[in-house]
Amino acid sequence: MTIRNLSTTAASLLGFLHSGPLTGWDLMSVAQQTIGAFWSLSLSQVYRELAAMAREGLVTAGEREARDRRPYVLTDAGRAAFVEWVDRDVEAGTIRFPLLVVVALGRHLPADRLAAVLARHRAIHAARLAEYDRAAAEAAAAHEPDPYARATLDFGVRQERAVLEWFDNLPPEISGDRPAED
Amino acid sequence: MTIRNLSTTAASLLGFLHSGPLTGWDLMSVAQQTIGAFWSLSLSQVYRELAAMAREGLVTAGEREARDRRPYVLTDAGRAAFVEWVDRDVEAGTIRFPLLVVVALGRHLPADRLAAVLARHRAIHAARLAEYDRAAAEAAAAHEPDPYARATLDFGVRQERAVLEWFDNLPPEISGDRPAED
DNA sequence: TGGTACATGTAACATGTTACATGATTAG
DNA sequence: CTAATCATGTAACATGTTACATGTACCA
Repeated sequence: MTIRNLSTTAASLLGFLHSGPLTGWDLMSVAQQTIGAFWSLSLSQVYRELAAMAREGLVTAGEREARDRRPYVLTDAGRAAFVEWVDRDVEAGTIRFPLLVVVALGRHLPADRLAAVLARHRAIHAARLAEYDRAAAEAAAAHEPDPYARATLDFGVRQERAVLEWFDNLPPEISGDRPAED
Repeated sequence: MTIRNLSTTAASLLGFLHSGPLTGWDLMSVAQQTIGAFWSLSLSQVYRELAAMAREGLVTAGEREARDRRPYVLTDAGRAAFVEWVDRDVEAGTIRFPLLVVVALGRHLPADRLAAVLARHRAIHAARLAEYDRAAAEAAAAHEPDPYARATLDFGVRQERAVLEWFDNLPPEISGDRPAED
């Protein structure tokens, strides 16, 4: 029997459940910490996916604990579905980057407005890089040996460095003193 | 009167309409060509957004032409909404990258499966970079002077280069066991 | 005792994709 | 004539966010 295509969100929950039973709340916070920089999810979506996967037998809802906590347990079918997702469904689809839409349509914008958005976004990316660098230094100092965490962090650093270099090498007509047209 | 928040898709359509009246079909193909690498849209979504924006007075549906073509015209309100979107709503939200989810959860995967996904995705990104490089060379040869197109293409090149460098510098525990070369 | 963090869920809405239905025009 | 391309749209479904409702437990 073949399983439906899992969304990245659903698959990630199965992944986290390999470490042991977790509640929706737990999953949300662990996901935020580990993949929050590259994948966003909302609590309501987590609960919805857990309910759907429980219906399909990929996870099992455990008994209620204190504070109404309801831990979910990964089943063998869930484990199989996770590997199948990796083999089959991991998408390399378009990286959606709204700022690039602005730049591509920049000729239709007053120069100062375009410059303002670019400055705002450059600052955001600079802050992200600083945060990743800080986290990387911290991990190194703690002799954090987890290669998976290291690889994801390294991606963030390289990504943000590339973005900043792009900002700093924009054509002069965009970054500086171009005559406005429309 | 303040306008609803526009989606990136809707805003991009307003942007393209600055060049003159276009049909849904035209918008789809021009969007594909110019921002297709950083923003995906479907034809049915384009028609839906056009209908909604027509109701709101941001665009006006023109008269039917040959082949039932229905061109849309940008209104002053639409022009204003576009600039307002740039000032207010352009998001720098999370870059969603499913492969990073796989890597972050890599400890729960057989090494060969992880290696297979990585190889598959590396090839995709290598092909993209090759295509961007080709497009950049073509633009240079044609003395293509459009700085906006140049900036978006440059982003693609830098982005894909960074991704490939990341692939080639993965921790040895992930990439195989051979230490990364420089 | 009152605020904060924990915890689960539902409802409504926004956005996006795929599949389907329909027909016009052009190129071979 | 017929296949491909152009062109518009609807319907169904998938995914995602925000707002809301409800209640528990800790701690200052």
